[in-house]
Amino acid sequence: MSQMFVRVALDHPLPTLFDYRCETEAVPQPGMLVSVPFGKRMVVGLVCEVAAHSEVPEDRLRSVDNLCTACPPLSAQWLELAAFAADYYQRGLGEVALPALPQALRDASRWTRLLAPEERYRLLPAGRDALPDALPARASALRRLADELVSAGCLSAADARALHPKAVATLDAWREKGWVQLEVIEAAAVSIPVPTTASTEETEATGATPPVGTHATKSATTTIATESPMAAAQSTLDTQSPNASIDAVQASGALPVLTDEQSAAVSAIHDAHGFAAYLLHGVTGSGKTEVYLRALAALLAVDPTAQALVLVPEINLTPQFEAAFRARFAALDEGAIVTLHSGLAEGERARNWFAAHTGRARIVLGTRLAVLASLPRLAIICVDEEHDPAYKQQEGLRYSARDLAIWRAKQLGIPVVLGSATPSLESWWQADQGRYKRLTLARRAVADATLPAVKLIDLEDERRRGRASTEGLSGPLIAALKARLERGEQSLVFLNRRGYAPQLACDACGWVAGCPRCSAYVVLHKPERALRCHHCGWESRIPRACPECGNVDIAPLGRGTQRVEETLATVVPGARVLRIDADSTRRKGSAQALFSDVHAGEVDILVGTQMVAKGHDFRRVSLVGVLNADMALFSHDFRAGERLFAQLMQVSGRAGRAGLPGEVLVQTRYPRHALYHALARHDYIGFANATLAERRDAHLPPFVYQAMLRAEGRTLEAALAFLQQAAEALHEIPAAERVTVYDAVPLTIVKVMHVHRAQLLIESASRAALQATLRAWQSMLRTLKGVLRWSIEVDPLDI
DNA sequence: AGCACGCCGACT
DNA sequence: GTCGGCGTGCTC
Repeated sequence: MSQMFVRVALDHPLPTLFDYRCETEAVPQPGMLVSVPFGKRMVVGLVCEVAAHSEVPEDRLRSVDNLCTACPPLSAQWLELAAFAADYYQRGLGEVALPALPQALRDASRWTRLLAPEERYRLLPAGRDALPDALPARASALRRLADELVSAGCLSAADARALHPKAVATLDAWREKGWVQLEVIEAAAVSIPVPTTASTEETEATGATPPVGTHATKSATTTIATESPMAAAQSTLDTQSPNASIDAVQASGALPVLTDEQSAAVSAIHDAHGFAAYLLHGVTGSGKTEVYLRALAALLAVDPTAQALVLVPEINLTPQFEAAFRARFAALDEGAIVTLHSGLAEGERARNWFAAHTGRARIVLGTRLAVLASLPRLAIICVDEEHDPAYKQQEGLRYSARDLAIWRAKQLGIPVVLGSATPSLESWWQADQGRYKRLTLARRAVADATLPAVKLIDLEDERRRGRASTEGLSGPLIAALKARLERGEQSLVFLNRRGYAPQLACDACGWVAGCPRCSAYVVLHKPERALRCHHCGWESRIPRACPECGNVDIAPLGRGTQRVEETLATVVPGARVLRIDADSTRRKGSAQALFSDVHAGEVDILVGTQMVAKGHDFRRVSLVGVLNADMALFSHDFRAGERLFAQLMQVSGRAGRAGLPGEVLVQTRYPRHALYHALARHDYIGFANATLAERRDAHLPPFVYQAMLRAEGRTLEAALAFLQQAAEALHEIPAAERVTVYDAVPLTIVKVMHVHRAQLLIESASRAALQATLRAWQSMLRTLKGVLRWSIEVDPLDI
């Protein structure tokens, strides 16, 4: 047998592939994982090419240690996606591909376990009745096992073992009693669904579950079918009405009646042939989710193997989306809907990823990392709240999940739906250009829900009239809050987080408590009686006196959510105030529990930052108060206004969702600012058009493309000197003629953990010129010295 | 990124 | 005399 070589991508900053001899029993294929010796250690890599020859000298070549046959190879299309992302974001292929895989696959010692069938215990009705009373109170480990089983309904043998070493014996005993049953799932096998023979009409008439649950299993090495999912979908779609196919997949029960706008949007998406990007512009409460549900239903019903990817910006939003999708698609196989996000336990994440990779999962619901999931039968992508900055990864590979979603849709020739009440100006501009199709939902879907009245409270005017604010809460806002309390309605007080953290300061000498490791003020956390640095985590006790001048009268400065919470309790007597922010949710466990208190009506005033603005449908909230929005108006960051507008529109949408007349009060010192006027008129379009015109005049994105070079050095001077050299190196790159270079500047927080940081912005009207420049630049930068670390970010969001 | 090698300061 | 600091260089 002739010798075989594999070219392997490794999670390593060098962009090159590494060649290895392959003498394994199984035949290597591109897309397979291998474990290979690399330097002193063994690492997992991805086979990108299989060849009969290698250019690498014989004496430097080493041999593949192991080839992973438990996992079907990643498709050529997925490899293309990884290669595109690597190229576009200026990283090595392995740096993109390997971190996108579940941790279990990156550990070669766990591959054999992937092959083993997964054993799962499912709780039976008899067990649900008997278990709560069957255990002695002191058997706490068994108690946990039982609780887990009762709450989740089922438990894998591996998870059970983690809870209690003898769990499997216990579960087997419970099985004898008929409390649980054992299910064996061939996890590693690719399931190839059997094509449906029953017509859609028949399924509908009998109310039977569509035959999507019948799977034939094939051996693990079977290559995934790669023909376009649309090929199957299209042929059937042409011959039947969308509604007939929709009804086949979803659960029986009344569906909400679509508004005309929703119907038009669903039909437009349904009529897509091949790639099409839709910008679903819908005000909050206009029923965007319903459009996603219908669009998915239409595709999934028609093609029993098709997969859908639904992206949401935040983990907090996955539970409610999951609930909506599970309710609507109850007719699908259990396990057909999976979530993918960083909050999942490692085992579950691996299982869900695998379900997507093998095609068992039909709907994948996840945060930005899900955009890199392997989805061999992907037929539609929805990106909810597409404008949300959370879609941009802010460390490692700084990709935009929304942009990659669009690329994926184009690659596969499938529709992608971008939903938002306040689309990003990038997307809005694409729609203006006709590259995205605009679908508009201008009315709220609930018949009696109207848009809230937005009023501006002029803080300057209040001051001039001698009407005092109490700790930043103006008289009119307090009065409005009291009125809601009397009427038994809920209110929401929204704080724009930037610059809002409470600091500790000395009135006598002006000293402000700072972090010894970072160039940042530390934040006062009153309940813990601690000062904490939000950049490096440094903590200390609150000093009793000013360390500069010895003054004992040091006091909090600025208004954090904690202080607003305290103040509200005193100025609105009798109100039950709940604060929701990163701190309170961390301590109380999950945000979910806090939100359910609000839904249950146990809260009168909700105080919070971003977190409260997103997605949650608080039906009894009729007043939204906005504090301290102004600072974004004059930010150095040209996107600050866009972000503020989106945030305020979103938080305004929390008011008056279920028939109560909603009111939004914005405290501002600039009541005549155009942004607030657009907000008061609920005029996204006016705001977008005006802001786009400004961006065009100022040569800002989306009219130019940008990239940022960041450097970290032991001193600021070293970082700046590196960037200076980098800027000079650009002169030697021909493509850089069409690139503008800005001055190197220190970052706002110059120093983090004793490391000094600076950045250099470059931009071009030509994306191709920018990309060519970056490619050439990279190799020149690698030869420069004197800096701890540097990195390039393409399409940076924060300037 | 890891992990070596390699050359100069304060310590049992 | 060494232990250990992080600069430099390599990994098929």
